[in-house]
Amino acid sequence: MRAGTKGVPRADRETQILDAADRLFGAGGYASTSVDAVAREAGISKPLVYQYFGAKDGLFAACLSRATHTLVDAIEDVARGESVGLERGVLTLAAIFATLEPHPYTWRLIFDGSAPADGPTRRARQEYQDRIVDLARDGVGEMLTLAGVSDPLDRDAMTVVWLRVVDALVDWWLEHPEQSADDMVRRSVRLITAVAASPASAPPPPSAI
Amino acid sequence: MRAGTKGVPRADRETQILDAADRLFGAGGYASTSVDAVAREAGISKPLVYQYFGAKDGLFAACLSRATHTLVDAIEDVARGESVGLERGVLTLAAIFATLEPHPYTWRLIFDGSAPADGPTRRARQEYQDRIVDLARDGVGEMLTLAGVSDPLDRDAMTVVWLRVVDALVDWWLEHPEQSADDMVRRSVRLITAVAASPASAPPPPSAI
DNA sequence: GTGGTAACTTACCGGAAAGTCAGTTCGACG
DNA sequence: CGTCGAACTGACTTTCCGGTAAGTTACCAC
Repeated sequence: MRAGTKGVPRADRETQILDAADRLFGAGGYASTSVDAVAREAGISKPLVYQYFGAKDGLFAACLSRATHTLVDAIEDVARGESVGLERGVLTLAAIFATLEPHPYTWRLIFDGSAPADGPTRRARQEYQDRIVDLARDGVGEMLTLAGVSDPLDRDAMTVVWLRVVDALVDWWLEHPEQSADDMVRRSVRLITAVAASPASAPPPPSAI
Repeated sequence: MRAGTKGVPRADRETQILDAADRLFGAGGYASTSVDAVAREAGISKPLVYQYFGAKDGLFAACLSRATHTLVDAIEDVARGESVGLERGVLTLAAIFATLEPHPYTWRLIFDGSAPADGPTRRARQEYQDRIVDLARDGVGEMLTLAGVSDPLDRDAMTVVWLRVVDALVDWWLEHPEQSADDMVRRSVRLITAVAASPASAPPPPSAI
């Protein structure tokens, strides 16, 4: 490919690069995705990526911001509503699935364990991911309080469990792309109901442990 | 450090290396842990690791086998018992926490996403990890059947959710090392009970979605 | 003692991927 | 038509890491 401009304005190219990066980071994670691969996926060369985003973690941070922005809005919307407990949980799931429907893999980069912990990524995280975690903690705390559980450690533990449950559902979704967001919501409701209605929902006698 | 033997027999050294690798793989994952770091952690040099384990994925496979072996036994023990539904779930959690108590980070390498998908690791996975997944699917399927849910896709989705819940609890445990295995079991029971007892456990009206 | 073997290390190779340089091409505007 | 800046690239350097070669030390059997 010869050098020289192809007449694509910077803003457009940046969007293309972010789309490509979103796909690859979402599929393979930060660590095992090379900038060169992103460039190829976007149909351009590596130096252009560096010219526009500075460094690999700058690219990732930009991806992260764009991805998280709409999600946070949707989740905050539910939080402002009047639902509580498991109902709020289900509504939140519905909001997440609906937002994610065009490209579910986006969820993966929000909790990518191989992403850098400092630099621009840290800033993007503080701006958005922490807000998701805070919202989750609020919802979980509310639900536990209603159920008579008030220990802050319980609340923290339940928060990470809840986030991981969402993670698992999205992962399962990625392996079943034929499912619609609505399918996913209905399935989640069935599963939550099944757990809640499970006959042996009382704790087993301590002697059994 | 001069070359030459230090008089440590191979079996002992192998155990030391596996201990070090277990720690580092558990903390940072396969991809971001270098063989050199494992060697330093074990107090020896890199070539010795290669001499004993052949390659990086051989080392990881050895780690994985050792880690999973006792876990599978413990979980199978519960599966052979007569408990079902959530009670079986809690008993399984208790068995996992008890087995993991000496070094909880071991759990992480069982489901390390950055581990290689073929070679020796594949074999180790087939031998052990797949059995954990199968056991989980059995237990989950049984529980869902009792609750009147029979869709195989529901069962598969619930299986990955359940495994991720265990994952989340172990992760939380790693950040709260002062908690005993028994503490973790009691906490899990409290959380499961809270979900089951949550007032709004009926699905919300479709119109709300 | 002395030779053989098991336990070790320093110093290196080669590839992959982050990041950089020195440009080349093209459209826009005078 | 000239020229200036924005878009764009091939080729390079650097760093890190998996893996290896070749040699050193110490124990042990005879």
